[in-house]
Amino acid sequence: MKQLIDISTEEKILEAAKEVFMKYGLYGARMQDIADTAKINKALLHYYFRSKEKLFDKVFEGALSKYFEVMDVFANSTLPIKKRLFLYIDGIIDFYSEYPQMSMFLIKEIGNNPELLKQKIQIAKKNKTHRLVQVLEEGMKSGEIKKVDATMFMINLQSLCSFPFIATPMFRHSLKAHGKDWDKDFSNDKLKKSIKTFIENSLG
Amino acid sequence: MKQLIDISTEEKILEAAKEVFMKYGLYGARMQDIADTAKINKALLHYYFRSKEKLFDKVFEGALSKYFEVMDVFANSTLPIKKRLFLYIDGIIDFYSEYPQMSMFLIKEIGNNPELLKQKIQIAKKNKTHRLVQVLEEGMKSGEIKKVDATMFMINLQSLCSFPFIATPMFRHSLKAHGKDWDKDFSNDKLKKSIKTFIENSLG
DNA sequence: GTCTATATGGCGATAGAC
DNA sequence: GTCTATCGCCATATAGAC
Repeated sequence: MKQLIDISTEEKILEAAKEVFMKYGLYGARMQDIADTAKINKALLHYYFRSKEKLFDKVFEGALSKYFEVMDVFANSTLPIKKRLFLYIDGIIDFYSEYPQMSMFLIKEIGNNPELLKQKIQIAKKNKTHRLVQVLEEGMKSGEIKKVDATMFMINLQSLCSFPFIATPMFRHSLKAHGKDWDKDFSNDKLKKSIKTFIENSLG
Repeated sequence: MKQLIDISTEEKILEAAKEVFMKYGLYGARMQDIADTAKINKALLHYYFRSKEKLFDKVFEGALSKYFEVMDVFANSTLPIKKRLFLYIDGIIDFYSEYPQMSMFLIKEIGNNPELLKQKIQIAKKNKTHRLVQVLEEGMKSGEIKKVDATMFMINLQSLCSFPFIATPMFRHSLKAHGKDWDKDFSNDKLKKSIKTFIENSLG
């Protein structure tokens, strides 16, 4: 089937938009910047995607859907809870490794416009996420894991997984100033391991 | 000594600016919003602080200096390491409570323009910070604490302290969607406690 | 010092030639 | 489909009255 619109240009725009929106957020991003990155004219952005918001929507929906995919592991009730948590750690660290700015992106957009996000989550149709807290509470009731504050555990876990990727430039700079080298001292495997140790220590 | 400029109004502005900048960031914040919050006219902002950026700088420098103040505890070698860590946790959580977007801002600034930040750090004149890793390594050598990967411990610690404040809107939204209430389930004290448990588990 | 009114500039969006 | 030129809005910033 012949496309009505040239895919190559459209995808160039989407790629550029992803890059710029990820870096600056919806309001911080500039259409001119996106156009420059895609090496096309600013007017073309409006030709392909009516408005800045519609362009943003396209980028955001794709990202959100991938994000939720990783979280689906919690819905798999045939696996023991700790196993699910470990799989989640592996998945989410790999995910952030590929999309380091994703949590920054999510945070910023939710902060700016919660209603907008709710809509988009409905679109992604995968809001079985964050079963995490629910799953933990069930596991504690049945005695499968140690009793802890489930919400606080979730917060700590998200912190440990997300922040290193958000803050990479800061850590890199800070370590360098003290004679250390981020690229040598940090690895995904080390991070996974340390978070799994945290889980073991917390949930027994 | 008589002030040339009315302190009360200036401080009202700074207080309002802090609130708005921390909520929306440099670019998201609106001068009108700051003026409304301070219950003064928009033009007065420019009378007291030439421009939006200069106003932002004032807020930021104040924050930065407080931030380094908290980190000074690591330099106090008369205290046991774990005691220093616990004091740091208390201080830094209280700090983030006042400046929730501080780490977000630091990350962005360092990412975009390391030189600018170095300048500001020089201004704050307290870059004895991040002794943390060094102190840990000394403590491990002397046997005061358990042997761990000091860099990774630092990363985990910073993650646990910083992320909850950066991501508050996301957590609030996410919990609400599952029948929970962030404002009830989260407290600074709970966070402090859970991080101290993490330290105990990690360093023995 | 504080206000109203206005200038200035940047950005999203559109019109229209090719 | 792609470009240049331009419109209209809104936010920062300034002028000037009081």
